[in-house]
Amino acid sequence: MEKMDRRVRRTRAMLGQALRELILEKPYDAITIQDIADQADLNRATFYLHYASKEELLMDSLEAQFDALVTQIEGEKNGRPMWESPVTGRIIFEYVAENAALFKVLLGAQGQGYVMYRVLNYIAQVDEEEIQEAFGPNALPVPDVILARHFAGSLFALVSWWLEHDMPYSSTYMAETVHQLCAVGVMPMLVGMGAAWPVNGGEWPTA
Amino acid sequence: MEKMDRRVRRTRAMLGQALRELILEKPYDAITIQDIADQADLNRATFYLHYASKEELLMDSLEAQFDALVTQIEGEKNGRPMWESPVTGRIIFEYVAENAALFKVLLGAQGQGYVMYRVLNYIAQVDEEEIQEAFGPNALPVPDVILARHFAGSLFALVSWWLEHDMPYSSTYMAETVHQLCAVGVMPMLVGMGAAWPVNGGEWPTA
Amino acid sequence: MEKMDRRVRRTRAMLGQALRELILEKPYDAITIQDIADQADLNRATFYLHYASKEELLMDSLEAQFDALVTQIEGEKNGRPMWESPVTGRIIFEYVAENAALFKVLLGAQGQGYVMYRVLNYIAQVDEEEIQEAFGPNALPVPDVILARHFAGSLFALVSWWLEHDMPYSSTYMAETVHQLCAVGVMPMLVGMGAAWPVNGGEWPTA
Amino acid sequence: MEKMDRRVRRTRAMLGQALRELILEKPYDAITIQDIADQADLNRATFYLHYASKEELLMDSLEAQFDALVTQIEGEKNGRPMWESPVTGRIIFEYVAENAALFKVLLGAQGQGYVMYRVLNYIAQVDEEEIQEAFGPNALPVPDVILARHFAGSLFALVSWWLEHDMPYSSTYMAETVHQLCAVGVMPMLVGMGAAWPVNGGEWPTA
DNA sequence: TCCTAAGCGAGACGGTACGTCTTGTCTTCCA
DNA sequence: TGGAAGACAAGACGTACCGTCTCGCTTAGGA
Repeated sequence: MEKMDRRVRRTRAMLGQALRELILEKPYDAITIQDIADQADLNRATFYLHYASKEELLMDSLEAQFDALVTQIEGEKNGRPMWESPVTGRIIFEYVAENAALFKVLLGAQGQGYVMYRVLNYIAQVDEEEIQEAFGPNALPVPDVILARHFAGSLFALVSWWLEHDMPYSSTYMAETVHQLCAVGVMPMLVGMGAAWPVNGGEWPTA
Repeated sequence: MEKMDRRVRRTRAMLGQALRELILEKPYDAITIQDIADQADLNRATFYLHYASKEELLMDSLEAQFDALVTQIEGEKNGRPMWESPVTGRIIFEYVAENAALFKVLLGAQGQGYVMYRVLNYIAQVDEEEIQEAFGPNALPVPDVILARHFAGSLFALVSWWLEHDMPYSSTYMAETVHQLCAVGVMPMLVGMGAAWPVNGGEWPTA
Repeated sequence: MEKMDRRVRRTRAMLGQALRELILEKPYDAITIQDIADQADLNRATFYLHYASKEELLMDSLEAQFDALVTQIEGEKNGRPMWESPVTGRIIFEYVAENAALFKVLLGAQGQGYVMYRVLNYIAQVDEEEIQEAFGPNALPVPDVILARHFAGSLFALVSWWLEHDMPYSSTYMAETVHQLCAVGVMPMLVGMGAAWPVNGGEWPTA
Repeated sequence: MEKMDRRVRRTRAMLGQALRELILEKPYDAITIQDIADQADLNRATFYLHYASKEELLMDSLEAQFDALVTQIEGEKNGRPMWESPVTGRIIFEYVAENAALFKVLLGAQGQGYVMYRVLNYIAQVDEEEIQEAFGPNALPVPDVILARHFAGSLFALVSWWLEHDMPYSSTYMAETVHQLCAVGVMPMLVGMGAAWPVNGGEWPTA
């Protein structure tokens, strides 16, 4: 945790704040560094003292929030893996709902590829770690990575659809549904089979 | 189908070809209209006679390929819905493999948001139509849109992961796996329940 | 003499004109490329299509005028060397007077070093050629370069003084005076001595 | 003569020293305040505590040297006016030679206009005073200012030429030559004529 | 077969954003 | 109290790309 000048922290916060405000106002690609500086009441050159690009600022600004979210989830789920209860999903959908306007832009029709990519990856990573903690590495008939990616893909797709359609269902309902589709029916099947997989007689191909 | 000058068709083909080649050479965002024109041995102004932007060209160029893919799938699956056999998935993974370098860029770490968005949407759309043809509209305990989106999300996530890791498994294996995770275990559960859904006593919430 | 697009010539002319106007309005160093572009009703980027710097534009713009001046002098002096008549000087002083405001800035207190340098060099060069045409190379007791430089220095100093003090004497008087100081009394002395020079017994030192 | 803190004097000396060193290393215009501060191992802000600009520092730094030079000349020439002996010129050329690298930059191709201007003016001023001390004000057939300016221009032009060509002749030779060209032949002519001047019958025009 | 409209090359230009560079001011803290 | 350290405003710089335009050449397809 690097020590920073109070002014520096304040300046960066203002830049992040400014970017978030602008994202809600106009297409992301149409936002210039000058716009951000103006919105933050700072000089354009000052932006470059802190960030090399819009992207860097956005990521820096999003990271803190994600960290907080993960911490919250860790606290609430009490050690139970996510496939046993929809609570993790619920917290995520609620968090998304709170920042709906922002994420709708970032993940939607004019979303940014690298944001989508990193969000998807991030979810998959967390899922994979949870799977391995529960069963040990590759103890299931599907490679952990693939299973995690399957979970993440489903969650990502449902979240983005939900946002794009202005959250037509409750967070709770969405969480229950994704839980049903990903966990109920699938996990028992996998766990029951052990590390066997019917398609090729229990061996994982490597190419 | 508009009639076009032979020259015009040829010019557009050269532009599409040029863009595809450049995508394999350098980051998509770093490709300029001038680059495309140079690569296609055309004048920059000529580009604007045909397209308003890189994106338009890219979409125009991708559409033909997607159309051909859909046609092929329709032909091979013989009317059987995709959740009864992994053949649809296999064709898709094979198609992706053939254009691996291109899609790796478009869907990967430095991918383009609008491409990802449209691909995901496209898959979900096709899936939804197929579900409705098989069961009628919203005859299952999960809204068709959501189920379709779940399928699409999983497929998308696995495809992009597969590309990003240079296709460590065979197309067949990937298809079997996504089939197992999305269909086997899930579809019987849904079909068996009729249009009922345990979480809220069989009624769909609307907000 | 390179052939140029009519538009290009027009654009350059407008830039030159703009710079001249601005020089009369504000300190040369305070003139920005943007100022010039604005004054010429052109885009700043357009400036860079033609010149790399203010300096380049200024020189390009001055050269034409100097060429015209030299041509005029050649015509009027009828082959007689400048030390036999003050006509050359008169034409120069008259020309300077016509562009007094401009040259006052360029050669005066806030003048530009490289302009002064080139003007001084230019005069010396012309003088040297004239000396050599009249007497042959180094036929006088002073090296041609030095004599030419002496003439040029005197002329330059008197012109800049004259401008700085808002031309207190007539062009004719100034020309007569510089002729008297440089030619009358000095040239006969040099020519009479042949290639001998008292200070070191007639030999030129080389270091 | 203002009293100054020892530290302040030291700081200024270091700044002057730094600028002199840098002038020998890179084009004058390319030297930034930051460069000077770095070279002097001082903070940039400190520069502004003492000078408002590079120019001010340069002038402050040069002035001391010029003062010393004038003092030396006064001492050596023993009251004899410069047109009676080349000693003044010799001292100047020797002084220039000692600081050749510096003056070559300041007075040469990429020299600074305001330096040239002030040097030229300074010489002319000294010359004019000397003329007036010897003959009384405007006792010669040429205005004192003009005669002084003629001397100064010649000296300046020869010095700058000499530097630019890496001092191909000795200081002594240069001094003798400039003396010959400016004084011998010219001064007797002027003094002999009294305050009369052939071009306009002895009256000085005023415009 | 001509001729005429279209496609295209060439390149000037306006416009906009970029990232960098200096400059000058300020504040905070240290010796 | 002079100076170090460094954040910041201000604004010019030179570059890059975009989209539009004009001016010609050429070339194919209808007269």
